[in-house]
Amino acid sequence: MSETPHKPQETPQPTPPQHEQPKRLCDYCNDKRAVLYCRADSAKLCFSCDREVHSTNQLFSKHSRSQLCDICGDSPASIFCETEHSVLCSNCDWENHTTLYVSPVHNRRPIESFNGCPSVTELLTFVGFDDLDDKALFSTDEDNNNYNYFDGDGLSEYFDWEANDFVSIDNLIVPSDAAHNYQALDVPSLPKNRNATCGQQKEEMLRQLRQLSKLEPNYNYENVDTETVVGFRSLVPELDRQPGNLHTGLEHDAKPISFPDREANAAQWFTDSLEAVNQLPSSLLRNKFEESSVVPDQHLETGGRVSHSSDGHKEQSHHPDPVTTETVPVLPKFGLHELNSQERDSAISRYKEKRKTRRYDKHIRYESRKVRAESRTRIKGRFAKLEQ
DNA sequence: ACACGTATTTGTGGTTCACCTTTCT
DNA sequence: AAGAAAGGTGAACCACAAATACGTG
Repeated sequence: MSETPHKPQETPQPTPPQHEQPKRLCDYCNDKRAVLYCRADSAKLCFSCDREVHSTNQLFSKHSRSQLCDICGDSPASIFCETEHSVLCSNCDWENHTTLYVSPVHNRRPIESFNGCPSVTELLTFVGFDDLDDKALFSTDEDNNNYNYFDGDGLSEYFDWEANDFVSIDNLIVPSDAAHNYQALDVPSLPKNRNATCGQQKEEMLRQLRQLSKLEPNYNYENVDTETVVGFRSLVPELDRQPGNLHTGLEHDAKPISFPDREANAAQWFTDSLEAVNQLPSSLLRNKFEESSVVPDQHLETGGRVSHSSDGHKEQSHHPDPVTTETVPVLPKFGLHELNSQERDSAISRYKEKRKTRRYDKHIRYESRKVRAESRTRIKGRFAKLEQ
């Protein structure tokens, strides 16, 4: 397949907000700039206060939080306008996009809210920095404080895609008379941070997340997944441990949805794994963590090999069933307790059931196969043999 | 180590249907 | 409270090009 790197002809800077940036200090500390809005508290919060407030107890952690509207700075954002690179509340979105000349050409999509006490990595996912080079953000070297991530090789490159033209559906339509002569479409590859939904506050968000990451014990970029979860857990009371959930911005505190992109949400996946692990006897831990494939040796002291699979659907079959593995020492770090055999069986069956029903968003690996499948003749939805 | 040929496996989407949950009677 | 109906969800099915694995010289 042709993977022609798509370099924009020119990279127009994001249009500055047309409105004066409102003062939006955190309602809690009154010091940092607020980037989140909690509907339940009707409060604007910075990332660190959000964590402090919502890790207090289980009830608070259920509060749904959204980004703050870039325009009014006073309401929860529910729409991300890719054209303006802004997150907007429904009111501002309505005002800005109801003009006949504007709405048809602006790419907008709903954005998500979250609850729980997400780790830094999960928050990165939430604001769309899920595949940002961790080194760029989480440098532990204090001297790097002077480094301008936004002007150097770091984030400016990361945001380059925003200047790319979006591929419309019209670009992908193949003329019907070309049905038997398929060629790989010259489609620019998707931007590496296509999930990015942070608006005008992205720099402030990254700054706050960077500070937040330093509060998480043992956090470093080399084992971000593990340390994030472990660090996160150490900050949250035992009873309040629950992974962050994302909501679409249109649901208004409705049912939480799971993180949509498996690759982009390793942290969520890992948290799910830990949830299952917490239900398992310690003797099963080793294999579970090997299966998760994200835990460096030094944390589990098992000496197990760590591998990264690009396809989560297959990894399970390559590993033995956890039940059959040998025993490893108890890991008090995770607060495990011994279970009786009934609880143990129940836990194992729950774990297996969850593993069976685990689903991920569909990821197209071969665009050419997709194009071909879409145009193949079918009978009742099934592929039909070609007429000779 | 490399090239080549052959065998096997993978991945793709629209429809159908079984199964489960929710709502209605 | 119980059963029926409606609605929602996800797995299975299909053919075949492309990708991958393997054997041979």
